[in-house]
Amino acid sequence: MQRRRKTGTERRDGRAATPRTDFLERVYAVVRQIPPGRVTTYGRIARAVGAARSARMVGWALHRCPPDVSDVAHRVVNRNGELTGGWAWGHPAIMRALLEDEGVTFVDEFQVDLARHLWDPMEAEDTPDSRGIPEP
DNA sequence: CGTCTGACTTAGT
DNA sequence: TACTAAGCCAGAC
Repeated sequence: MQRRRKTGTERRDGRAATPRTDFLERVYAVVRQIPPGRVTTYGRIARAVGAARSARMVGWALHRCPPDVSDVAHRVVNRNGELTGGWAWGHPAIMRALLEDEGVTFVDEFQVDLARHLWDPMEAEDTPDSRGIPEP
């Protein structure tokens, strides 16, 4: 599954614009705002925090998320609606049960109905409910 | 200290 | 439609 970049050191070096702690805080802030019964994707979160190409970092952030974020982390799925992070709960079925308990429907055993429940953090930023994302 | 992997996504072939 | 390449960046070895 590894892409195995041939040269290995070819990545661009122009980063360091976003401290990782700040990145994590932003990710967690977005995840906390996901309403019950809704789901969003890693890529959408990445875009919302200003790191559109760092979807993997979002996954990494959730892998080591604090307890409060863990409570709503099951509302984050991949762009296909699949419960890729389901094993973090021991088994994807547990994650699915959590989502179903909130009213989320599934199109497959481990695939949510994104068309019905997808929540876009970019739109929610404007709602009065947003509290974790200060203006830059 | 170098290399690979990963709760991902997009674009190209 | 399926598979490959590449981009991101922090850990584990």
